[in-house]
Amino acid sequence: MEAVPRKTTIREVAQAASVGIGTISRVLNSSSQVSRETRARVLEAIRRLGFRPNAQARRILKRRAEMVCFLLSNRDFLHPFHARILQGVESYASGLKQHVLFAALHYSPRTPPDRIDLPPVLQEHGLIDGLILAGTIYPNLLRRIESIHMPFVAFSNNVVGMGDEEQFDQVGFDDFNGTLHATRYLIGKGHRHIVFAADVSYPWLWRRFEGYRQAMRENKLKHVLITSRNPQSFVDFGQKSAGRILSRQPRPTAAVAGNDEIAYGLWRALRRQGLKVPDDISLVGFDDREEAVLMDPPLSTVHVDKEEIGETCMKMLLERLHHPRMTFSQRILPTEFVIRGTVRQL
Amino acid sequence: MEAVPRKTTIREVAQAASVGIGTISRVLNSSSQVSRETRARVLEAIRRLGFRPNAQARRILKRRAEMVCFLLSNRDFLHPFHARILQGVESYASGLKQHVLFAALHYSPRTPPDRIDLPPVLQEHGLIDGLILAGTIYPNLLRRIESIHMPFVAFSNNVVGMGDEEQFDQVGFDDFNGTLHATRYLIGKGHRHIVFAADVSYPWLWRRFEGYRQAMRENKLKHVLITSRNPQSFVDFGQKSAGRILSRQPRPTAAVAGNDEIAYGLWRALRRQGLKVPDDISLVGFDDREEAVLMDPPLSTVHVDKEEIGETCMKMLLERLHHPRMTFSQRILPTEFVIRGTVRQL
DNA sequence: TTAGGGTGTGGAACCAGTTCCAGGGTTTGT
DNA sequence: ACAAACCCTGGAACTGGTTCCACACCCTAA
Repeated sequence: MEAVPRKTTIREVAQAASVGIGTISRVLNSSSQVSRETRARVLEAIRRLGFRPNAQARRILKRRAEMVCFLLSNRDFLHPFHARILQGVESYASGLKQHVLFAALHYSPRTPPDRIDLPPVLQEHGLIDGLILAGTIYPNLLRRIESIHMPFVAFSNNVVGMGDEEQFDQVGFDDFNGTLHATRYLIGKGHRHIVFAADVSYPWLWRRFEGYRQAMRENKLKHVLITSRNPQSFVDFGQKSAGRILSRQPRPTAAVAGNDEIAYGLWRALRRQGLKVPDDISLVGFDDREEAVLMDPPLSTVHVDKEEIGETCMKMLLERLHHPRMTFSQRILPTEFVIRGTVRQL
Repeated sequence: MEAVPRKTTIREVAQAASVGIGTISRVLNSSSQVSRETRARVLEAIRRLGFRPNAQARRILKRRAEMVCFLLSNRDFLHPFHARILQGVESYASGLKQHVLFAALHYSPRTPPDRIDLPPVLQEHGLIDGLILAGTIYPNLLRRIESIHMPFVAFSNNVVGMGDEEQFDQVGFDDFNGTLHATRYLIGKGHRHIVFAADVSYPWLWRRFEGYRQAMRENKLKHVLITSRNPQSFVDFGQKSAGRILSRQPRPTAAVAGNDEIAYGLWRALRRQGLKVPDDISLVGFDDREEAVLMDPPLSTVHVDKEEIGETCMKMLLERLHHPRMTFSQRILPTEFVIRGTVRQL
């Protein structure tokens, strides 16, 4: 009854259709060099025998795995942010009949490159054609990947400690202009005392700080950076920043948070102290995570199209695979400030 | 496509080490039938030539892809819940040198099985050994998967419309006992008027409702089901339920939400109406999403170990691959009520 | 001395596809 | 009428590993 169907091969199909094996291959690869009747006969035989070509065998000859790996490094778990990038990679890839492998990696920035233990996917050869690097990326990981000659594209916003001379394909989004526009918006709404809250030792938060500072400078306003000591997390950072913001004289009328989590922490701590957003203080975030719309009022923040990042990474990787000697490129995707409910007109 | 540089093969390594190809293979597979000196010479040659065996070629012979696919169906995006399951699958798999492919699928429950368009991974043969099904699973998808004779394990909490006679490997968690314990906890805290808010047309929410009802019955308390009309989302469902809860006489002192999103919606709507959780009304959720701890006060909810689900799915799939004729099994993982700050002692 | 067992090694055959070349048939050009 | 060009087709050779069998060699026992 439940007999497992014997795996049919092209030789069996060839016999069933009374043609040669080469013809089967030609039909499968839809090369036009097959007459209409022969093609029909072959397709009929394929259907009758339930034949599905073995992907592995083809890949040996083609020297292409038609598969890439999405490698998430140094993340305790797959946050929605990276999950959406992965989704972008997958949806673009599957449209081109490319497959996406998911792997995670944990490493220290101080491990020498040749001592970094790569995940199993990268230890074998021919399993994947290329790599999309996401998560925090330090130079030693890059060196390690280069040492196995694996083409890759990096999601570059979380790249840390890289000199300008570094050359590799990268896709990122525009930290600087994101906060620049957000801050200009606040200024346009009449705000003058605006603080920026984030740990700027992270390069991406530093770039956001720079955007904020630029907007302040343009308007001859004083920039103020708020940090906090020993935060447990970004949310905690935000919570701890609240007190420091409120103790300033004159009291700031608005805060730009380095990301949505800091904004959330701030919002929560402010609310606990009986202050209302945006009535008492306006607030903007960065990243536009899922929770931003859920906050009450919903958070005005800088929107980043995560799917587009994934898609662009995949697109760039495929280009690299087609043209291995092409010069490296860097793409910065635009961000967009979305107005919701946390900024008030002064 | 540009020509890919030819990589070293075992034949070249064999020549370099002055041994036969069989010996190289034996060294690679660490079979003990190789003398110490020969092994050393081979390893040296491998190192010198930078040889990495071609995974594809081995797979043809082994008839194993050492790869499984995590298929997410009918989800607009990869939510943290499923992201963590995926992570569980990956971390367990990579320890066993198995690889995990990510793919997404959208289909209608009413499409006939043979008309469901499977993702590219499943159209080829030999690419993956098995499948882990997550997302909403209707019978027609199961039929479709069975038709291509692909071993699979389903994450069964979101299985819909399946008769009891259905036989397949599944892993799920305990909806019933989750709400049972949560409700008993509320009762233990002195609550008597407890409502349950959810759309129970979803089988999993129905099971949670049953757990709640059981606890109420045990204590001779009346169960009350709160639903709402045309919700846009679970959060919206929760928001719309708030009014219905408050209009009841006597006013309920506690609410069990079908999941954390409903709980969040409820919490927000209650707060807007000037009611405090847990002072005015106690609240418990289900799932223990990331946001639960972030709510203010943090949400008491039923914790589900998502990584464990993923791990168990992978484990079960590997068992199935090793023993294809084994009878189907079903594993229900325990849930745990976690006490945070949304329940008050009456 | 010979038989027997165990260990180590080489390489042909194999897996399931693709590629390519030779050859047959038909059409077109002169 | 004959050659050249073209289309279609069959199948050997190939890809890069694994498997397995034959065989050489060494050691021990009868």
